[in-house]
Amino acid sequence: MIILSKLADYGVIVATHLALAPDRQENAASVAAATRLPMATVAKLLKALAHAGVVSATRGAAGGYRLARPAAAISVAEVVAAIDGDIGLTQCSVHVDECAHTSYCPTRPHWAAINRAVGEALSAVTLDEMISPYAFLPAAGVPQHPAHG
Amino acid sequence: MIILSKLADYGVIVATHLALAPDRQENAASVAAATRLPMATVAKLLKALAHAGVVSATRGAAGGYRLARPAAAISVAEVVAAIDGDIGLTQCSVHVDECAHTSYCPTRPHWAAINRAVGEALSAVTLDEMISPYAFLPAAGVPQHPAHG
DNA sequence: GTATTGCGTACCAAATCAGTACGAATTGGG
DNA sequence: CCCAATTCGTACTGATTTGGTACGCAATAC
Repeated sequence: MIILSKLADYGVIVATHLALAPDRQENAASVAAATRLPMATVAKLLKALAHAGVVSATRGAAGGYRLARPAAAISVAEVVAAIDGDIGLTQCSVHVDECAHTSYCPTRPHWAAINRAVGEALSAVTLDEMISPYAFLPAAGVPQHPAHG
Repeated sequence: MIILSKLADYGVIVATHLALAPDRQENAASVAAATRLPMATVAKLLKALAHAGVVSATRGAAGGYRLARPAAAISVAEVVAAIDGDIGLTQCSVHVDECAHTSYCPTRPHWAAINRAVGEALSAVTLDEMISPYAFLPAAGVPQHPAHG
């Protein structure tokens, strides 16, 4: 079970790359080259990030992208939400109305709590921390055996 | 962004239903009727759950399924993993080898930590708690406005 | 022995996702 | 004022995944 889509994963990589040099204007081609990702895909990602206000874009010749805010003020959850949409565990978490089972399903309220915990795990990490070597501990310890996540 | 697949969601519903009467043998058709889910899909889910050891199956006439363990000893994470496979945020979290970007990607170690936090959020809730009205609080407060999960 | 039920695999359709392409809008320089 | 560079926005396509179904095999009760 993969929680994040590839695009969301790429999006974090792109955003993290921009966080390395927050003041420099960088166009999509440059980011694509640096991250080894397809140019067209990076352009698409940056557009989505710009739409969400995570990065700011400058048009025209010599234009490019940069972070809209300091890296420490942008969470991973924000980047993911910019690309994949709202974070939610189940269909019902995002669109309550569309669930026809609500009346006889006793689990709904509990999903909301789990959902929140997951969201907080993602919100607890900022881009600033993603570029640092080993500096944060959201809820658990530092990973010691990466083989078994 | 929907974290859980529909099947995983259904799986939890099915498992929760069985948790309501742990001692009663119940066949797939009965579970499907009670949960309002397609019969064939429920059969598939129960099979997967049985394979993972979450429920135990009795074959033959008058056969059926029941929980393999007390509801309090089965976590939501287990049920989800039985259906969707290992829990992991990114491709790299599950299959480290397949990621060709590892060398120049500084974010990998951090994913493992976020990944673990998410896994713990799901592991912290048992089926026992899913059928109770409002008894647990994993990390945040009781949901008061379900519209915004 | 037969009917019932789960087991396992394979299969199909639909939805979603990843990636691409093209035209419109905007800015800087000649 | 015109042209080149670059982002913006939409639409499109191919591939992958997911949701759901069907069918034959194995096991158990009567």
